[in-house]
Amino acid sequence: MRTGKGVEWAMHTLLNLAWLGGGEPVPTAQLAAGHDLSPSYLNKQLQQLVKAGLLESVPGARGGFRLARPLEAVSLLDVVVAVEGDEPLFTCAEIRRCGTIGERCPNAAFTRPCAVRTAMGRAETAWRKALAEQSLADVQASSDAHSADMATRVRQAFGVD
Amino acid sequence: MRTGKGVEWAMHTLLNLAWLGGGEPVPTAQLAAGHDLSPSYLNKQLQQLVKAGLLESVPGARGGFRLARPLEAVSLLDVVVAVEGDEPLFTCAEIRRCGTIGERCPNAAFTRPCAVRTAMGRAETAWRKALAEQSLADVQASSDAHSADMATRVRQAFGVD
DNA sequence: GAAGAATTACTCGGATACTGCGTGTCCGAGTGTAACGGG
DNA sequence: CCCGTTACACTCGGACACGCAGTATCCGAGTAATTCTTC
Repeated sequence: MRTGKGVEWAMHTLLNLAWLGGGEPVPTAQLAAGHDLSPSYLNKQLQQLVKAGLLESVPGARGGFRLARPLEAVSLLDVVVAVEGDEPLFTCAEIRRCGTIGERCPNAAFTRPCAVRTAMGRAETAWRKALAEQSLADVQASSDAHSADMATRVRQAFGVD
Repeated sequence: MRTGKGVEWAMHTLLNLAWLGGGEPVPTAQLAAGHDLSPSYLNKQLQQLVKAGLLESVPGARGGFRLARPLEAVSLLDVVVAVEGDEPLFTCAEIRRCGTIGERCPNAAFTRPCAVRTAMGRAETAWRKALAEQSLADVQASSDAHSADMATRVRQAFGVD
């Protein structure tokens, strides 16, 4: 069980767009070249971000993607949900109701949610909460704290200025 | 991204062994019938629990599996790690070092860990902590609070007494 | 020289293959049990 | 009646297929910029 690489790709791409600044759209090919990613597959992930409202897409020549809102308003959870979907980590199949044990239990025993599901849900809530509490702007600030010239490097790499 | 169903199977199987009580080993076929699971596949999961030290296996006729230690000493994290492995949820491929952007960064910028990785790691730590803080005995108690006769039902379903 | 239309080049978007892991199944090695025969 | 031996039945354990989601790719629809023609 692990998150797809699309999550990492999306995070870095959003950060690069923020460092680049300005409202100019950037095409997929350029974003992919920034970290040597597959352009076609990155495009697929960015489309998910558009559907989730994190990016805006501009079609046609000189088109591309740009941030739909500042990174302060984008949490890590937003990115994960946009790319991976909002399905829970732990899926309860209610196996407690089946088999020789489940059949011996009165229906009243199933009115309350499965204890295993509840316990696993607590952990998942903690995970989601921690993701929701961190914005991509926080991550950007943390990165800038160690190497302050990222904005300049990104602009140079993208041939802006 | 979701946990395999082996986790749910393992949790309920451990709980059933606890409700059953006594040190007698229970064969896979009986445990699987308890919740109408695939015996062969359940066996595969139980072998993982043996490797992790949560279960003991008894070979030969009248053999099977029994708890290696009381559920008070088994956390949800132990079960998840035993079944799914201890690999992290978010795998950082260090894409920041590649491509037109990564190549413009001095090596000194990479001495500090990736900010994205760090942020995602915080959330994962919260998840693992929440899992580690809950024991299977807690889950058992929570279940007993709603329907107190589980031990009796499990013993009857397994034909003990 | 300016305006407008046709052309061109570029980009997104979704439809289409491929791969790896989770899922599911099967058979053999090993062991305790039970039956059997001999003392 | 008791004990040793033999055969058996049962169980775990790992090796072997299958299917689906994640991964990766390609081509068409649509749009803005550009160019060319005309006034």
